[in-house]
Amino acid sequence: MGGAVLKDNLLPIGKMASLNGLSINTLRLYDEKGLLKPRYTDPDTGYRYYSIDQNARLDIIVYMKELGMSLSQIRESLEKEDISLIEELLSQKNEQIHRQIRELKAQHDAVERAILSIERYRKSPATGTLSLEYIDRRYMVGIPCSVNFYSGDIHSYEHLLRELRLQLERAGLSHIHSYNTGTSIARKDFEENRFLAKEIFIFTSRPGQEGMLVSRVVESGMYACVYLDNYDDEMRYAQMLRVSCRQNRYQIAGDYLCEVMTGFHVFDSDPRSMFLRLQVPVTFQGSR
Amino acid sequence: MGGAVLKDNLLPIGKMASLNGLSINTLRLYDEKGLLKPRYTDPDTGYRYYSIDQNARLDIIVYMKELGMSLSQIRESLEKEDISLIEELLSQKNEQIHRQIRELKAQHDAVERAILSIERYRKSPATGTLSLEYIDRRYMVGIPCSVNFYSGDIHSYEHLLRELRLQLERAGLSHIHSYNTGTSIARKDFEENRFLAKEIFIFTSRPGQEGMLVSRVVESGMYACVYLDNYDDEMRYAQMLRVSCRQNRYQIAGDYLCEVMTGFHVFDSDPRSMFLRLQVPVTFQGSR
DNA sequence: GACCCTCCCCTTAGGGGAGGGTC
DNA sequence: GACCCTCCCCTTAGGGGAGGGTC
Repeated sequence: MGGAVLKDNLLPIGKMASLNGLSINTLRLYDEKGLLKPRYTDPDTGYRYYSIDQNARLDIIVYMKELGMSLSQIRESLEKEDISLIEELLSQKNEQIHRQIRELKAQHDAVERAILSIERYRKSPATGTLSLEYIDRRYMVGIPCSVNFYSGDIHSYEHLLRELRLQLERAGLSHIHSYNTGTSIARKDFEENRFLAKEIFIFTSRPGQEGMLVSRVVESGMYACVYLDNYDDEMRYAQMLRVSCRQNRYQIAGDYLCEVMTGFHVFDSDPRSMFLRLQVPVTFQGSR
Repeated sequence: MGGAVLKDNLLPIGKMASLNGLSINTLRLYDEKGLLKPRYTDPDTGYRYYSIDQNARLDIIVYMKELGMSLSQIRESLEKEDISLIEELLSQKNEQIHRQIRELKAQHDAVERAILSIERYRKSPATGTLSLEYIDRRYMVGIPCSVNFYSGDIHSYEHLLRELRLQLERAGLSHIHSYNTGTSIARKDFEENRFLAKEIFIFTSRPGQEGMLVSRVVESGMYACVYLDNYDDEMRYAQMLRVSCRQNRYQIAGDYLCEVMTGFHVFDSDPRSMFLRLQVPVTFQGSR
C-alpha cells in the first residue's frame, strides 16, 4: 500500500467514519455483518481501506436505517437488489409505525390518567369524610363475583381480582391497570345491610363490547360518598354511609359501589392500605 | 414446608406466574433484580414461594411497565416510596412519548416518500426522454459548490455531497437521506454552455431557516426536462436539453437543476448509475 | 410426572475500553 | 503521536434450553 492508498482514493476507517458522521465501531460492525466491506483490507495489518465510491452504499444503509429497517433487513435488501422486496418491507414498516403510534397514544392516555390519579390522591379528604358529589357517566367492564369476599377468606378478593385481570387481558383490553377497579353490592342487599358481593370490574371512560364480560353503563348523577384508606374498614364505613343516607333522607337509587381510586397504594408497605371511595347513587324527596 | 405452604396461602412460582399472566422467567428476573422477592425461599431447594398478598406489588410493577417505565425506574420508585419521584418520572415519560410520536410521524413521512419514489422510478421514462412538465413549488437547502465537480476529479462530487450531508446534520435536519439531492448551474452559465457547478442541495417540501445553509424557494412553473440513468452522461444530456430548448423556442427562465430522483440507485451495483431528471424552467413567447 | 432449580447462550446496535501493533 | 487492530465486557427484558434435583 503506502502511496497507493492516496492515489486510489482509499480512505482509512477513521476518515471514512468522520466523512459520514458515523463511528469507527459502527463501520467495523457493518464490515462484520457484511453490510459494507472495505474495498481493501490489508492482509498483514488488518487495516481497512474504503473507496470514496463506497459512500454511495453507505448512504443507502444510513437511509434505510432512517426508514427504521434493521441491519439484517438492510443486508437482505442490498444482497437481493430486489426493489419489490423493499416496497414490501416499507409497507410493513408503515403498518408497524401506525401500530406504534396507536400504542404510544394509549400509553400517553394511561400516563395522563396516572398523573391525574396521583393529583387526586394528594387532595383526597381524610378517612371517614362524607360527601355528596355529582359523578359523570362512567362505564364498567367486569365479571360476577363467584364468591362473596365479604364473608370469605381474606384472600378471596385477591383471587377474584386475578380472575378479572385475566379475563380483561383475554378480551384484548390493554393498559387495564390504569383504570380504577371497583366492586358492587346490589341496591336491595345494601339497603338491607347484607354484604353480598355482586360484581368486580374496572371503570372505563368509554363503552366497550367485551364478549363474555359484563359491560354496562354507570349513569351519571348524585352520589353519597365516603372516603377511606384501608381496605379492611370497608364494611364499617359502608354501614356509616347507609346510615348517613337514611338520616339525610336520601333515597338510594342504585347499586352500592366500592372504587379503588389509585394504583399506587403499595407505597405504604401495608398491602391492605388503599385509597377507596365508597359510593351509592341517591335521589331526593321532592326533586325535579 | 409441606402442608404449611397451602395453609399460609403460599404459591409456587408457576402458580404465581399463571395467576398473573407472566412467565416464570419474568418472575425469576424480578426476584434477581430486587423488584419482587418471594415471601419465602427454601434455603435447601431454592424453591420460591409467593404470598397472595404479593399480587398487589406485582400489579404495581405491571402497571408501571404499562406506563413505559424501565425495571430500574420501577425498582427505584418502589424502594423510595416517593410519590413525587413517580410524578416526575411520569412527566418525563409524557415528554418522551411526545418525542417518540413526533419521530414516528417524521419516519412515516420518510417511508411514504420512499414508496412514492420507488413508484416513480418504476414508471420512469427511458433515458433521453425529453419532456415539458409543470413542477410545483419546492424548496432547497444546501451549500455553494466550493469546487467545480464538472471539471474536477471524479470524486469531487462525492466530497461535496459529504460536506452537504454533514452541514444538514449539523443544522439539525432529520431524515435528510429521504429527500432528493440536486445540483445547479447558474442560468447564464447554462445558456452559454459553461459547466460550472453553482450549488448542491436537497429538495424539501417545506421552507426552512437553516443558519449557515443556503435556503431558497424553487418557484413552480413549466420545466423542460430530460431523464437519464447514468451520472456520467449528465453533461451530454444537459447539452441536449439546452439545444432542445432553443429548437422549441423556449426561453430559459432560471438556473439549470440536476435532480437525483431516488435513493435506491445502488441496486444496480454500478455506483455511477442513478435515476436523474435534468431540468430548467422555461417560458414561452407570447405567453400570458 | 409435573414442577422447580441454576447456569448458560441468544437477541439489537453499537459504546467503551485494554493491550498491542502501524502510519 | 495519532491511528488502527482484535478481543472483551456492557446495555434491556426476558426466551429457550440443558442437566439435575423436588413436589
